[in-house]
Amino acid sequence: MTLTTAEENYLKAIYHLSDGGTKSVSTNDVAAEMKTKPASVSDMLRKLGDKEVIEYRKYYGVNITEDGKKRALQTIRKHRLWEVFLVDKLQFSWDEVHEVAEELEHIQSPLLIQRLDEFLNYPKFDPHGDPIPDEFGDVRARPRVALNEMEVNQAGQIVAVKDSSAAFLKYLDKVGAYIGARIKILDKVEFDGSMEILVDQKKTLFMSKDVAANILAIQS
Amino acid sequence: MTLTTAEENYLKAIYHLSDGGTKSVSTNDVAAEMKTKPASVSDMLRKLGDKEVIEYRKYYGVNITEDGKKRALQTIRKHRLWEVFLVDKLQFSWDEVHEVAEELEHIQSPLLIQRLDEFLNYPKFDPHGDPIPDEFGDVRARPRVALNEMEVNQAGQIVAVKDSSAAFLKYLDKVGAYIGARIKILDKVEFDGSMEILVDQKKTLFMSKDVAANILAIQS
DNA sequence: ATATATTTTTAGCTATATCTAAATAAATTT
DNA sequence: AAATTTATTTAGATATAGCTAAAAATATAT
Repeated sequence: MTLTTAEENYLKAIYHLSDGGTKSVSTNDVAAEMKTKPASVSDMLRKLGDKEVIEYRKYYGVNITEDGKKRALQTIRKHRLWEVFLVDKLQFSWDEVHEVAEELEHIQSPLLIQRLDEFLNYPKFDPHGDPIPDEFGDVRARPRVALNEMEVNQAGQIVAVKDSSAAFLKYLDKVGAYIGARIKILDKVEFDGSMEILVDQKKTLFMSKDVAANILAIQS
Repeated sequence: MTLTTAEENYLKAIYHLSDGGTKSVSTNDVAAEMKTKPASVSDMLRKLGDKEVIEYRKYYGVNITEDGKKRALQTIRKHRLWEVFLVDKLQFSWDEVHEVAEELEHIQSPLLIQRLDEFLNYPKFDPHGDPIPDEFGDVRARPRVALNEMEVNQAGQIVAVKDSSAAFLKYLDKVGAYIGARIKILDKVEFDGSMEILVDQKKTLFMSKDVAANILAIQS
């Protein structure tokens, strides 16, 4: 059973909202995510339920099925591969890729995606640092590294901190190094291990080795 | 006024059937080309008429307008650029590209097409030898060359013959070198100017310089 | 436990794009 | 010129995907 473009988009939204299928999602939440009305969502949930990509119990929200999860991951795979293409090959910047990838992800051609993957040299992460599922829907566990272990020119995304004291979090917030921030190592001072880091492609930040050692990132 | 995917496809069909807008096209012809029913075509022609991309007089077929011509050429431009991408970068063969390009051509992003054009190094012809209109809809006049003037490894498409005697055409037909055939020069014998030519990616053909000099092709 | 508020669904409508069957216009035969 | 054939359009369906307004179910507050 094939899904329409609209169905694929709903399924992807449900996958994200359910944290990869680990919790159920309400009609209202889907409506907010899809920027549409709850009435439209009810209709669509019935359709997705019929196609067995979600489990739908009226008034009790939805859970994504195993089949639905696989399909959502395939769409996510396509989206992220196209993002890599746009950034690496067509010189798009991070903030320009999403909309276009949102259209490209619905092109139906397994051969196209296989060849694109090959052409891009089997990337494991998209330009935002998000992992690209393989053709079976498997996602590579994100290898987390402390910032001080990253090399100059390495890019990545901040995903966690080791020291979660209020003082440290406050400091991070102040300098703009929040969880989820895209970073790139600009320079490393050999003498004391301090670093110069580009945050979100705009702000440059200096931090000591001690601070860097307490910030965990995934590499792109 | 933007066109839907279906409207774009109809407009492209009308452009082709009208030989680039030089003659009017009947409802039945459009139906045959689009593999749909005349009743559906009537409906669509009314819509395209409202959007002023065609001139529609009931029962008398349609003529494409200047605006319609420009839009059709933009779609054709996108289609052919994607075909070049698929063949040159993703190792698709000629016969695999059409369907996928048919989907890709509807992606809405002027920046994408501009960057793709640049990435492909501004190609002037698609893998079938058809010219790629520029961003203003201008099509480069096809430079026709006699086969004997082509270099080894040059690919192209047979578009005309100099000698159009029945005998010559009969010979061409017999060996499979019809108008429209995709060819590639495999070898050239310096001694007598005779050539070895690959036709439609499968058949190998030997021809004398005299024969080659009477066949005109466009180069890819 | 009843009333109120929130969430969700249903009913009925719109628009796109298709279809079949019937009606009508144009072209062709006789 | 009338009859027939062909081409085209209209009328009335269907399916998808959205909407608003009203109804119904669930959750929360008094």
